[in-house]
Amino acid sequence: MSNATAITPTRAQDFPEWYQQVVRAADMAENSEVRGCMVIKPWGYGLWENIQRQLDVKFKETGHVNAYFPLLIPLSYLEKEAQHAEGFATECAVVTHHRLEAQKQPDGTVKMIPTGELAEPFVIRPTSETIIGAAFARWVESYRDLPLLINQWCNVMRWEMRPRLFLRTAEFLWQEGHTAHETAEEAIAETRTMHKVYEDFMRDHLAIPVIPGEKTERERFPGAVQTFTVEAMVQDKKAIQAGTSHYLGQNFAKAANIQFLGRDNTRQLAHTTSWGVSTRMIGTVIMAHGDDDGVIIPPRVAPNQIVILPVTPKADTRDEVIAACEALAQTLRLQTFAGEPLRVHVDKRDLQGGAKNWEWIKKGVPMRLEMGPRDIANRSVAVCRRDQGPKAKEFVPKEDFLQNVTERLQEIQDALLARATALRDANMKKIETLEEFKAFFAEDSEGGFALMHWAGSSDDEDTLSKDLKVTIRCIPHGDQFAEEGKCFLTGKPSSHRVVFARSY
RNA sequence: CGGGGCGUAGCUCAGCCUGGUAGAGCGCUUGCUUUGGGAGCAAGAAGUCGUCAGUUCGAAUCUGGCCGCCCCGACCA
Repeated sequence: MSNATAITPTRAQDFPEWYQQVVRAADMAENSEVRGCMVIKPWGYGLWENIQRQLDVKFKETGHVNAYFPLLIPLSYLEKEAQHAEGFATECAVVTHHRLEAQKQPDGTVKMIPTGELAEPFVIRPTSETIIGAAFARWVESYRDLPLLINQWCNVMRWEMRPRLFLRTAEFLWQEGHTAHETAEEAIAETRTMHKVYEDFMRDHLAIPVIPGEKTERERFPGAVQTFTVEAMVQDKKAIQAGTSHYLGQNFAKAANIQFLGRDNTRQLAHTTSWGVSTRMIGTVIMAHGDDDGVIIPPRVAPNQIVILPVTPKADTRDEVIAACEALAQTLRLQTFAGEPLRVHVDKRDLQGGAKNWEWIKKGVPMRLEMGPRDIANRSVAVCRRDQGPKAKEFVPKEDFLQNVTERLQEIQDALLARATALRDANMKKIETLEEFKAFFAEDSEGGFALMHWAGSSDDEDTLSKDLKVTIRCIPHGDQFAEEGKCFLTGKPSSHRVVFARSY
């Protein structure tokens, strides 16, 4: 049998359903018995581990250190910053008891009854500004204690109404950086540095071009003075916020009382920042690069960059072929790609070759190698690239392949970035009038990123969001967006375009 | 929390209207055949039909309560 595509439906037929099917076909994650909480399976978690490790290097390079803070946050901590409290109020899981009583039922079963009510409930962290702020308040006494540059890798919980694997789950994995500084300038510089780290990481590691920019007041993190975002476009032309970096001013320092004695011998409030990316990035990679045959993982972050498929048509040559594949894998693992040893897997399972081949296509491994008796005789390997069609196969002399394998991987990495950039640029359009704007986001139109002159209010933004389901994704950085014009809604003068889009 | 839909084998679902206590495809196991490709044939394992109660000689099927899930909104990384 031969399906036209490995995934049904195709992206064009039903993008949301395609996404669900792809996650399943690639065996990356599944819904668990706990509502909104996913099980991240080894192939998905392997991708997260690579993202985590590579980002962690960048955090260390920019001077940060890792630490760990409690999962449970006293309810009163959340009450200290009014905007923050309101922002997260509707999505908090609350712990109210600290023990259970096992009650034997007449039918022999046991019921567990919560007892031991807590004097003060705990909230399972939706984010850790408040509890880390409390720690910072203890740690900071003098300007000499600053800056504090801390990062935490952890899970957080936000009781979402409508969960979706990776994109929006009740529990998710992330990192949250929290820093405290002596001056506003320094804190703003930190916010921008980390914003840039995210932008570079998305482009260079995940092969996703993002629009970096600032959020409007309406879209800002609850309690922040400024929120910076990196916005990616995925293949249904919607925007996805892939990472954020917040300048918190002195709001959280005030709430948590992070004070220090300054150079002028006066007590001052610190200026803080926070910044984070989550497992949502995995969903972004899937939606940005995947095709109708499954996921395509950029080589730099792929759990396995190369999978070797032994071709064993005859039982008597099987051992020889497998030995040759293992030897090839060992040789490859001595090489490095982007500073890390090549991650090579030999799939020795006793399954039909075609079935295995398709499995790895759906998982999105960047490069598949086939080696059988004929290849051993010819001293060649068959090379299949995931950025090309499932049938595309190139027979290459083994020695040549060993010489240029990393260049080939880089070509795949570059091809994915080029493809994603082309998609974004083709669907990003300067628009001048409200009529065109409405047409751009009409039900039956493609949509995309609309670059608009904007000088409207938060209320105007609200109205547009309700009527057309579009939001201002960001006020983008960069000269190409700066130009004189008039707001398409209010007609007021504007010196800059903003990005409107539908979003995840 | 509003508006729709659905809970039957690991997965996708049929059966329900017109009660007589279970079916298909895929997957899984075994055997034979096949083998540069998601293969074929055969045999087999696997479900107290979400749950509790009611009606009935008899309930997957009818009635009611409860629980859970999915989709569309509002909320969000």
